Amino acid sequence: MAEIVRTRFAPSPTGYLHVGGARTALFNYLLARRLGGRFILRIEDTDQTRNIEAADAKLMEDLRWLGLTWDEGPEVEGPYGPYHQSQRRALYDEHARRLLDAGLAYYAMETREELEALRRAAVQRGDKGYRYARPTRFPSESEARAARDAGRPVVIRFKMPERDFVVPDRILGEVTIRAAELSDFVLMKADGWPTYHFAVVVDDAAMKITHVLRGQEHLMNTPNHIALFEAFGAPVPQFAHLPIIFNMNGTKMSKREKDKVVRDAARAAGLADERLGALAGLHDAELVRAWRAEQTQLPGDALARLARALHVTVPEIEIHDFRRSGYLPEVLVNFIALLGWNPGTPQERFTLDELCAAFSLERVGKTNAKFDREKLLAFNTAALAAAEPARKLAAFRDWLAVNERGPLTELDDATRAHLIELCRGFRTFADIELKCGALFVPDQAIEYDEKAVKQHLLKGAGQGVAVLRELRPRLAALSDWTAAALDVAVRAFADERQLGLGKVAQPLRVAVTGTTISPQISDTLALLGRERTLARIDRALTHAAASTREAV
RNA sequence: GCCCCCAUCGUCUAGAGGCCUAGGACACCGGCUUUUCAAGCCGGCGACACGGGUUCGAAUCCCGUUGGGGGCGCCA
Repeated sequence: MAEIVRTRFAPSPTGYLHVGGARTALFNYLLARRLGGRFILRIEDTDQTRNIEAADAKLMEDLRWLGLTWDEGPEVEGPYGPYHQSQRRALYDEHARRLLDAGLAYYAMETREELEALRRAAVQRGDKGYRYARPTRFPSESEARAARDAGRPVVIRFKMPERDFVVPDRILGEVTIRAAELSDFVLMKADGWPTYHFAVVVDDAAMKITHVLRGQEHLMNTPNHIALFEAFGAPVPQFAHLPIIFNMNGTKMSKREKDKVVRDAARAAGLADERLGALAGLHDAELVRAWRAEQTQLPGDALARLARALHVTVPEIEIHDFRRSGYLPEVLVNFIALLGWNPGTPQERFTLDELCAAFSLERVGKTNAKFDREKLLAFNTAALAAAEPARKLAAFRDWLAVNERGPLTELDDATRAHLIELCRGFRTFADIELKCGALFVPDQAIEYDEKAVKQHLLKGAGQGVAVLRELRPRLAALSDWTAAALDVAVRAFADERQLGLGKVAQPLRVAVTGTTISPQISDTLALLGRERTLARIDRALTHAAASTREAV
């Protein structure tokens, strides 16, 4: 009678889903799927000061985008709901009462200042590592009530058994934590909410969680949790502490980093707060000032606007960032799975289903990993190259939907699919906009990259300009404006003039897009249409003439 | 400071005493292809942190050093 495996992902709603969180969620999901168990989502919203509006919805959207669907949780009824801890308070109260009555917990009413003084005194005494010392006498119910009425902060602490604890970890092996490292931790905060340690264990026990996979930063908490499971007479789940994911430079992948990059750029640009606020679309001058002083973070959309204005790329930290940058969810899943886990075979490309079939805790490593965006990009490129057209179209549509309006926003599906084909070899969906965006913008809106103009139009006594002048009437007279016909025409012209194709295609490209980046020239012109092509050539010739005059 | 975890190419990793002249992937470098940007193809560079043991034999086991990471909250 094998016990049914139940794993859970228990994020606190402080924003979008983070890469590290996604990895934890993924491994829990994979383990449940592999073992025929259930994957539970629980929202840990017990900190009244940290919860962010609608963050749980964002978290869920990101999980769903990745394909990590839960069997029980918010929006998916299960037998142990509700799945927001804020809605389970009666359960915590009840458990606290039980521990109090059993003499396993007690009231404590030190203020923060008193606690701090105790700590300082211990340090001065030369104690190694201060721990809260259990009082010799515990306050009674009435004393606790009186203290609370008098405005003192009253908490409930757990009487931590005074013994060594061995954490049997499925990844790390047996880790022993000495009694001296442990202390009577807080169960219920003065505001009446449970602490993380308490709520986690109450819920894991209530929800019959069998395997707890979480980040290694939780390892030292585990004795507390084991002691609580034991106090409740509940079975202790299996633990597996996952290595941590870092940035390439070894720093933590923190949301703050996004602000840092943009802030540095803002400083380098030397812009005033007022101007920064305008660029970010913010009216709150105080917010901008605080942000510049590294005292706060900017809302995501404001940060994105500012980054765009300053021409910097905000590093992707949260799953949503990667979505906006044009990555495929299945690629993210594949890549993240390989951060800490490997199949033991040379296979590197996995679908979610394949991961479900191959996953095992035995093959999870112990060493921290750095998140290499270059490798992720390579994975995305390969996946895109191999994906079915329908898949690419759907993903492209999703990318357009999560980004601000751009030149490609309004296109119909047929055109979108066409662009995807023309851009074969692209790395992210953002590349399609980079490469084709100029073709869907008013003629007046295209800006010339002066380096490109010089290189391909003006250089060699205006060789490029000459090509354009000669080519223009031919294009105007072309009977058939299709990619095939244009290809023939352009090649014929190049042949005739004994020019390499590049000498013809590049001037055209610059004339028509302002840059050297676009699809193959015949496709580019076909997409643009005869009229706009000719109009843009004229506009470019005018621009080139002006540039030449300036240079003189 | 105290406690805990970890240690193979720049990065992710394979490796559970002889199969290792240490394998793969990404990056990098060189070349090919080329109508730009990408993509693609071929080749190359590149690691067992250090010091002691154990053993006929050590990347693999033990100890120490060093380095990296995490924890020491009424945050989660």
